Amino acid sequence: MPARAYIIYMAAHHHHEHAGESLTHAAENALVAAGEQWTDMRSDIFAVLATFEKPASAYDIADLVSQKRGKRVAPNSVYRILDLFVATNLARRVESANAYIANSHPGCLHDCIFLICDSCGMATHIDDDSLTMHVRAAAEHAGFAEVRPVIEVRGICAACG
Amino acid sequence: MPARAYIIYMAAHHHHEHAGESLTHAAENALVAAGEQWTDMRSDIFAVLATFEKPASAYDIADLVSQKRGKRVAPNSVYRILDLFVATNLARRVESANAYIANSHPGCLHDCIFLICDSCGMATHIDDDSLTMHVRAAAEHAGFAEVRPVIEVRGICAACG
DNA sequence: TAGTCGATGTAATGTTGTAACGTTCATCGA
DNA sequence: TCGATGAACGTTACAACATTACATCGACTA
Repeated sequence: MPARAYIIYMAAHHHHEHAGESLTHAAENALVAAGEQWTDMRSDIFAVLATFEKPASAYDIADLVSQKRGKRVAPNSVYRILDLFVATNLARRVESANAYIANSHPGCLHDCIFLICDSCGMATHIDDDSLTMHVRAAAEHAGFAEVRPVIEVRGICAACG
Repeated sequence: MPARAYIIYMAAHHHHEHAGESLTHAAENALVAAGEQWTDMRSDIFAVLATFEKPASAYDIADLVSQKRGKRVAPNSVYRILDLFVATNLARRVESANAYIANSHPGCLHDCIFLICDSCGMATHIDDDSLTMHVRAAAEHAGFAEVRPVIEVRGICAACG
């Protein structure tokens, strides 16, 4: 296997890249499949999260959901549900931005690599299982268990550059 | 070049792994070499940072430096200097912990991979230039410039596992 | 000696995240 | 029917992390 094998920027299999309505349904299915309930609150929070182009902070989401419902929703509640989303792979936390982003293909597990633009804040993601497996392997080699890679790249995106 | 080439856990070259006194001197040299001043405040903050076993928050550092000086040092001042340290490679920010860690080999540039234990908070680091170069390459391929990888792994360390 | 520059101080405020506890509501067995 | 249970959500308060704006001080210098 040649070194070039590492220059694979997308996993070989196909994703359903959901958006809008379709994404919300995919999320609902995934959450129910995980044995959790799809409540109005969860639906609203996911919908708001999914409309963001950029990683959204829990407070951003709380504000919009509050508007949408005409009633204050505390950050607290948003965090609870975001944690659930992250645990069930409906959303990801972007550590270097203290923010969250909807997973556009829930049900499909990857260690994502996020690219975040320091200028416009936009985030895109790459799947390169080969690369992330090596990160996992390195961590396990060092004696770590229950490994959860956080791989993000800050920089200036093509549009801003 | 076989795929196994990626299973390299340490860079081939040798680091001077500084500690204590020696590390502080190395830091001073590096900072001066970068055209910055090595002031008392910077010295104190670096010294405190270097004594931490785990990534330290700016507030942790502010508290200890305040004690050491017998006079309150505001987080503000600490952040300023930490930013300088990060910019000059004397320290690193651990994004997933909102904390900082002294670079044990300043002057030597790497994209570090941090392993952080979710149980005890300890952080160790790995240098795998081959791996990080591929992360950089992937980001650049996606049109990103001024790329700054953030590669961290959360998990349970050998001691806690 | 006034100007300015880098470093630090001070105060206030903004942002992100958690803890503790209360309420509502559906379900379920006695 | 009644009370117990448990999940989801609400409310309040607070802790932790980070930034902004402006003031002060000392060194250097035009």
